Amino acid sequence: MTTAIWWLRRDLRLSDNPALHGALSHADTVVPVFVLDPGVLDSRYHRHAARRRAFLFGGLQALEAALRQRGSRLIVCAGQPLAVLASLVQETGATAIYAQEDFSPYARQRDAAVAAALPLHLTAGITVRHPDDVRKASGGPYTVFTPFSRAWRALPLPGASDLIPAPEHLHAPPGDLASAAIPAATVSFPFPPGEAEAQRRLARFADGVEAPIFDYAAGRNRLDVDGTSALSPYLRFGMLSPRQAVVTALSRMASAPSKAARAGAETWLTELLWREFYIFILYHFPHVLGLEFNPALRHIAWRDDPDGLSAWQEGRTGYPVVDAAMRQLAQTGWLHNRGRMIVASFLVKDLLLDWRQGEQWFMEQLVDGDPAANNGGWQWTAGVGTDAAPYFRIFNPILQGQKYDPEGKFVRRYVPELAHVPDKYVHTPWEMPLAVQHAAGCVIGRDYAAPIVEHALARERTLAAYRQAQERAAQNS
DNA sequence: TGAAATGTTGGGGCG
DNA sequence: ACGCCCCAACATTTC
Repeated sequence: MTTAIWWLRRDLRLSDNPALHGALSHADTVVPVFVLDPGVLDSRYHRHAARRRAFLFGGLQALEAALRQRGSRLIVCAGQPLAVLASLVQETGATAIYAQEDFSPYARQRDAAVAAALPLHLTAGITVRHPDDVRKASGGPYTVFTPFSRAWRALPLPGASDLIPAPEHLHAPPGDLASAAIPAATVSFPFPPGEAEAQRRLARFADGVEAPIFDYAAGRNRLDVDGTSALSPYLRFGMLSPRQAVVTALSRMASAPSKAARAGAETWLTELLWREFYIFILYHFPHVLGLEFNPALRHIAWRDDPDGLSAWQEGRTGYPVVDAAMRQLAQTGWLHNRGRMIVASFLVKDLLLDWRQGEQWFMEQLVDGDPAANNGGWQWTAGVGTDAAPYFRIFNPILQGQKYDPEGKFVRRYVPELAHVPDKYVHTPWEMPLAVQHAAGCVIGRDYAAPIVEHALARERTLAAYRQAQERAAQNS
């Protein structure tokens, strides 16, 4: 009889799970363990993230149920991972610990400490490839997305036969092994946690000839249409295998009924690769968590404006598409990617507030909040990161609304004050003549905020601030 | 995975 | 008929 510990972290699934598979290959009895680690749960990023914690705890409950169906159970322990695992190894006589390798700075430090004392085996799974396996000819890591994705796709691609099926039966861990209760998940949101739900969503998105994945190239940009996969929370906690997602994208590219449909599936693959890209960037450049990747833009004169920050957070900037997106985020813990770009651009380029304030707020609000992707996205928008949007690429919140929510359907859903505003004014309500404001029951300044900044002026202000930061950096070098 | 400013072109009104 | 101007539409450059 041999025993191995399967240490779950960001792989709350049974299907296509290399860590579970490793443990099963090593031993006949596998002890599934989740550690409630104060180093994670009470960290700056996760302390206030009530919705994400609830999603995690719900995911643990779903996994516990799935394990019980297969004759096993989940052992939950609170404490420092090294101490918890050391005593579990002693109690169970386990000869190995298997876990999915995680590339964030905290995780690497934690795992190094565990590996120094215990037989820890790290497996693939959080990404399809290892960060060290996609390198330039010179040996260095890619810092520009397009050549990165080209190199990624030139390597041998995974296929359906590479996916590891979920085990049908598992030996139960020792009966006397104590488990803490999974903390109650009391927050409600539109993302039912668990692997089964992730599989349903993947099927909804990608199965069939008329699947949304085939319209994804255009559909993903529309705020008023459910054109995205809405799988990010599931990928965040490994309730869905990234490899299964990539295999699905590749197979839909092959089976697409038209050229446009193929482009849709390929665009989704590209989004999955952005995820890998930013995880790799954080692995190679962990300092991006606090610092701009671009040294020339580390000293922008950000404004200090707590009222502006609150207006942004609460969705009262006076720009309908910004406010709708911020309210969607606050209500649901999720935001369309187009919406993320619009509100991020507004915070950084219209309010000239430090992108780190937005990064922090997103981490508190997002069910899918992940340090790598979130930091990468914010640095991209701020124009300070790897392969970033040039700093002068500034979104116009009016045009973005008109382009991606032409009838104002999305805006009206989350900003009910604008429900009866004519389409013509739905993205520029301050332009309504007073009589129209009254007819619409939306008087600017009374029922809905006047714009807190004028976009054209804000744009000039930001261009000047960035130019100045760059010039100063050039002088100092 | 921008938008604004500036430049170019060509149709049509008009003297 | 012809040149001139206006300006919309599109292209290119700039931020």
